[in-house]
Amino acid sequence: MKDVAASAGVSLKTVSRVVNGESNVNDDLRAAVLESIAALGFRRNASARDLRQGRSGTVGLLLEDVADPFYSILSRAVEEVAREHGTMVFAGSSAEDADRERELALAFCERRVDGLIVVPAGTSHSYLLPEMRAGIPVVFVDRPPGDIEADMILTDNRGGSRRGVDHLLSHGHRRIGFIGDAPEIYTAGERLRGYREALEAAGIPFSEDLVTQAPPSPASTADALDRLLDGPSPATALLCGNSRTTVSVLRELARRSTRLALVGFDDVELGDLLQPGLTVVAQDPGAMGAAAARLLFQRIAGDTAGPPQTVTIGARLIPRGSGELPAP
Amino acid sequence: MKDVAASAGVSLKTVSRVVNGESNVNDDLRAAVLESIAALGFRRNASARDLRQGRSGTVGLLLEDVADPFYSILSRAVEEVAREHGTMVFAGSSAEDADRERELALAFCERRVDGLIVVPAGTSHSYLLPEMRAGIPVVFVDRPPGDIEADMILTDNRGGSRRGVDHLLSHGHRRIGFIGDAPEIYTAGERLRGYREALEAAGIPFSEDLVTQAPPSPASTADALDRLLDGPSPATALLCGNSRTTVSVLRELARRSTRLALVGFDDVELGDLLQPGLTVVAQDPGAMGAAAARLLFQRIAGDTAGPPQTVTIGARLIPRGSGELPAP
DNA sequence: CCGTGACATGACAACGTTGTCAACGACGTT
DNA sequence: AACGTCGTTGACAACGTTGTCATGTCACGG
Repeated sequence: MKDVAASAGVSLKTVSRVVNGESNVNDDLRAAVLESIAALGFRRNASARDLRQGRSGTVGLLLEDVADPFYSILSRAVEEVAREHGTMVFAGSSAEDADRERELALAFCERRVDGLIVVPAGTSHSYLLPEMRAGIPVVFVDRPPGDIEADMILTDNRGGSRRGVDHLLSHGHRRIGFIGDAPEIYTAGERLRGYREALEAAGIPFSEDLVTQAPPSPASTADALDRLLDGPSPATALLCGNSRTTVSVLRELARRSTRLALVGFDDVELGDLLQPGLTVVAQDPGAMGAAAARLLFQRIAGDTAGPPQTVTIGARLIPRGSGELPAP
Repeated sequence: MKDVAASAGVSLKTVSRVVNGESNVNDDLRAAVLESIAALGFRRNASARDLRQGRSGTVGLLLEDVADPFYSILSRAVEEVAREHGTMVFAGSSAEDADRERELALAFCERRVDGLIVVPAGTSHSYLLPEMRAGIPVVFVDRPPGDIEADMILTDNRGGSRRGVDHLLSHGHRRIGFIGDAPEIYTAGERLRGYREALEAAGIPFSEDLVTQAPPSPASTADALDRLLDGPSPATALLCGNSRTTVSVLRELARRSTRLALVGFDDVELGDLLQPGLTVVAQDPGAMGAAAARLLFQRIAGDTAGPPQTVTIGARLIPRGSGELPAP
């Protein structure tokens, strides 16, 4: 920039004004400056600008895994909203590891992001309190933070689960299984609760025998299916608590050539092409990302008056066949 | 940091030394500084550090779409390699729009990324020349850049395509169709070339009637299928040039309840669960991302001596059923 | 006792930008 | 003619960090 100023024969400040598109600059000077900029290939140094202004035009996005379709759609939605605000996005994967989450979040803060969107992996987030007090807004998505109060965007997991079970009930099923993720995961707990509520509302007693809660893996899913299907009164229908489990179940059912009414939580690509089509309770990751980003930018813009907000986004049932298999 | 220095009763420079883990600091002072840091919730300002040091510990990753599974897996691989180098990743989606690509790339440069990984959307990349000369290494992935020479990581599209066609040939097919993306897209051209080579090697004349090149959409795919199947001597097998087309074809075939030997380019989640399983030529986006990142960091580390490198990554055939349907 | 080297510490400038303020000239008003 | 106003321009400091260099202290060997 110094070089541009010298080459155009003006002061640093005038170059700065031109670069920032301020209006009160003589047209001839502006032209000269623009010419020098082009000739020298000048590009403003954002670090210096950030340092001077105390904000970076940057937000941090902390996900479980950038490569997971759910999060990558969420991520794209955040990117689009950020773009509207002239902001770039740092994305990082916590890999469901609390230490790594913390490390990444603090690295983002060190980079002076203007705000943070976090899908919590760990169970404690008080480490973010100093940053939040220092004025970095944080919005949590998909799960509530561990031990602090903050804005969050959640799916209506319980309602979605209820809708899935109701669907199965309406096709005559009475013995409906549930295979969900480990109970310490918030969404897993909520979905189990919804399952339970739907059964109770229908006057069907809840039975531990029909429920499995474990981190999804092909082996644990196979075990769970054994328990559900091999007893004296086997389940006739199943609600899967997440898409990884759903996929494992589909593989396992194909292997056994067993048929079972099935509703999955979370949509899965190509679900419509399976035989039968896969009925799911679909979250809306795009809407979640957009909502999170919008709330974040609202906070960044200075709307920090109110108490933490919670936005709940609906989960809708998409019937495609597998949930409509009638009870025997 | 000034506050920390004051609180610990030492100079700025000593705090800086402690923060950077330099060894020549008295243990008592170090302890005092660390205590003050914890008490004040101090976090180093990366903008100032970047400004001073002239590098940012940051790389830019420019994709077509962060939400596309292919790119999101690539993205995650880049993230992992970057992590090993203590580097954060800016990711942005060009949405297959040259202007947006350019805008994002220059924004990354303004942020003084240490390097850039680009999946080209536009056809001209000379706008990056000044930046590259200024010392920002750039690695292109998936497609070659428009009008400059640079490092790149490519899939062996031609070989993959040939392998797919050979597979169909080996099951007795002689009339094999090809539906690919618009011809101006590099990968589409290469895949068509591979298709053609495989046919020629088998002594089968190439026929325009069996080939469609158009941006993938359900409608254009349906048209293409009409052309392939409704003539006097219909195709008995099909190679799809990309996964969007493959999915459209599957939907369309399901609708028509037509059977057709099918090989898709690019793997698709749940391909194994379809009836029959989907045979594909699979790229390895993880390997591509990792290779790109590794090459980039090699360049960043100063290895800029040699000429631009091109790394080609194989595409392997995964037979699952749909490609093994015999010719009638 | 002095010179030498090793080590710890701090003063200061510099990185590139922008906010603040003052200087300047042109113009209109009294 | 004197004064005030407005718009343009530039000098300068400041943002928070780190590299350079100088200073201070101590131990050791001659």
